[in-house]
Amino acid sequence: MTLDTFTPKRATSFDVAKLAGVSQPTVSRAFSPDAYIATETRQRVLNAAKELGYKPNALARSLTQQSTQLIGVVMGDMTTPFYTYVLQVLTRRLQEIGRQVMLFNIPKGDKADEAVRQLLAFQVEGLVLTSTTVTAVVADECYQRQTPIILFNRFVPGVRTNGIACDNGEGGRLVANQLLDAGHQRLAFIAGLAHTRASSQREKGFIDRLRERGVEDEQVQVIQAEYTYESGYQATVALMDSPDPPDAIFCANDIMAIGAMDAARYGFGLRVPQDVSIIGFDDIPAASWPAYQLTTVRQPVDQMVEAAIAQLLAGVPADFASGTLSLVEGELVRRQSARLPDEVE
Amino acid sequence: MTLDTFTPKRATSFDVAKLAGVSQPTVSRAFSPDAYIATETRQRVLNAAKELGYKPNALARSLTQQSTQLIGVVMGDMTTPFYTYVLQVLTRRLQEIGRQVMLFNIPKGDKADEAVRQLLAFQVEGLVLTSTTVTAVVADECYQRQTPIILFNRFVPGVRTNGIACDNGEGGRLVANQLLDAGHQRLAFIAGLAHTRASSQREKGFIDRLRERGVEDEQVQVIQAEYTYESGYQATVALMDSPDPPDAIFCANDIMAIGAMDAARYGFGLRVPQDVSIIGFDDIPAASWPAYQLTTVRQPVDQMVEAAIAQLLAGVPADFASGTLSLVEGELVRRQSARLPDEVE
DNA sequence: ATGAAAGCGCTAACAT
DNA sequence: ATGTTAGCGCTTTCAT
Repeated sequence: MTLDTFTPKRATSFDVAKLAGVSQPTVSRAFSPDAYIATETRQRVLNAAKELGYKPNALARSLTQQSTQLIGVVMGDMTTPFYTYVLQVLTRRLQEIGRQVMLFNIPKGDKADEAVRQLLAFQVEGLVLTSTTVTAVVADECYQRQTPIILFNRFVPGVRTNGIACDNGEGGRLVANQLLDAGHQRLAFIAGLAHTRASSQREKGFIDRLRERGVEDEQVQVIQAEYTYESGYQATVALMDSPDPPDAIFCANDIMAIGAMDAARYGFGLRVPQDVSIIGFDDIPAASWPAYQLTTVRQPVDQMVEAAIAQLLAGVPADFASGTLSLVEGELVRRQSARLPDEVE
Repeated sequence: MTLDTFTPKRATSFDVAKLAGVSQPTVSRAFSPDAYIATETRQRVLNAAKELGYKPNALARSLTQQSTQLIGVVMGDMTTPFYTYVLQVLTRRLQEIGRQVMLFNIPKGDKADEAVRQLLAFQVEGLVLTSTTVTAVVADECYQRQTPIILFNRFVPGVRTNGIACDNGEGGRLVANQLLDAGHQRLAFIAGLAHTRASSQREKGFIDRLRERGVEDEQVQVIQAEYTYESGYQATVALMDSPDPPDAIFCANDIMAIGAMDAARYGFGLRVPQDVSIIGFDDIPAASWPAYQLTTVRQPVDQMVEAAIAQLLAGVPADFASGTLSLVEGELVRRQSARLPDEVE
């Protein structure tokens, strides 16, 4: 315990060296686990360091080592339970492999361009973007610096980024099959934010399969919403007020599905699933609450995060023409919000 | 557009200087908004920079400027809707004032000590901890470096940190008054994680006020849970199975209150609020869903974040004996989950 | 307005 | 096993 009341300047490795009676690089060695240094010397240095409250400056180290261990994470709305969970799992995994996370949040509607530029200035060694995108220009800036950039569930073809996503089309087809097998006649899809690939692919898979199985266009309605509870609620009100209301609704995410259930039950006195079946996408915690018991397509977050990290570590290939996408299969979680055929072995 | 297919090394200010035909410091000046440099020279430099894909290295700059603009944010469970929202607001505000966020997530039960140490190594200029705490030792390390550390809703007296919190005791008293005014007889409190100050203060305020108003000890039950939906559900089951079930339950947060409502309704066929009143704390988005219409004490997140930022910017006073705490008042949001007296002007 | 030189705190290469 | 020297990429004096 030193008695100095005020440390005018943070101690550097030189200060420690002087106190321990060694050269400055020896201090550096004392803090490198596998460096040539006598155990006794190391101890002396560490004692001196402790006395001065010295900690190696990670910024200076990054400069000389030409490596920062920094990963940039950029998120759009992060209050959506699904993305919250993604952020937590991703952050934790990155920590486990010794990386530090620099976080940016992008206000609704904005592109992540400026955030990505700032992160590049901080020499991040990789980027993960979630519920937001970048322009091709910035993607190319990343490419030029050989910094991998991974779009999580927001792959944009033609732009030089990596992508990892749930197989949304297949999820949509899965739901179409189940709903039709159970005999539903009038189908509806509530879309998420316009122009998001995830939503439009869920829609496409769903609608295509309905058509393939002979459903007429007038039997199916598609309505635009924006991934929020309120928008799902409103969309359902519109649907139920239409001349020919649906007997099954597939929503592009769980929050909207929960909004849809509340609208059906509290707005129209309908029973779910007897009067209308509702299916979501994601499998957020609230989906399993007794009040909802939502049947949904689960996105395997852990697998998706693993895939993202693998891409981060793989680095950027020298010839990277148009981006690559890893797909992960979703899984139908059957609860009580939809009438579905009995499960077969 | 250059034609080089592969940049072996990232361009530095020297490369740009050479291309622009100026000295290296001039490049630096071109990127400093208020530096003495001819507009024409600056333009020439910026062009050269663009051609080479040059961006100033923020790490190197931080080293010379002795200032990083980095703020460390450490969170425990960040999937709790309330803390998710806090993270988003905090991140956004920090960005707005030109700070970068380094994020750490602490697995349940662990202390934030190691994370804080790593962040200090990165020369963060301030720390905000949420739903997690540090030991006095690490708090003192921060103090020694004059790095402000702010506990958000987790103030620990006696440790040298700043704190910002909702006035939890007052929130508890508020709820006690309302419930008693409406004539409830058998009260219960469902506590959050043990040893968290927020929960125990809500409890203390609630219980103290009940006693002050003459409620007998056998009229009130306290049960321990852990801030999650499931734990709130279980606690309510236990309460309702007890010999003398409550007619009003105050929960230490909204998620548990929602679990409590589901338990009461789906587990026991009770009506809320006719058979039992339920009140939460936080005011998360789900609290306003039609399925719940939860009456709750709202924590003013925006104000709390502002207060935290103010403390961050204020820095550490030279004599910092025992930490300081800023309190912000909560506000009762009346919805449908509790029978309360009519509001008076 | 611009250039030359020094230095931020560290690690790496080379000696010894 | 340890010390010496150089250098990471930048900003900041200090000259001119």
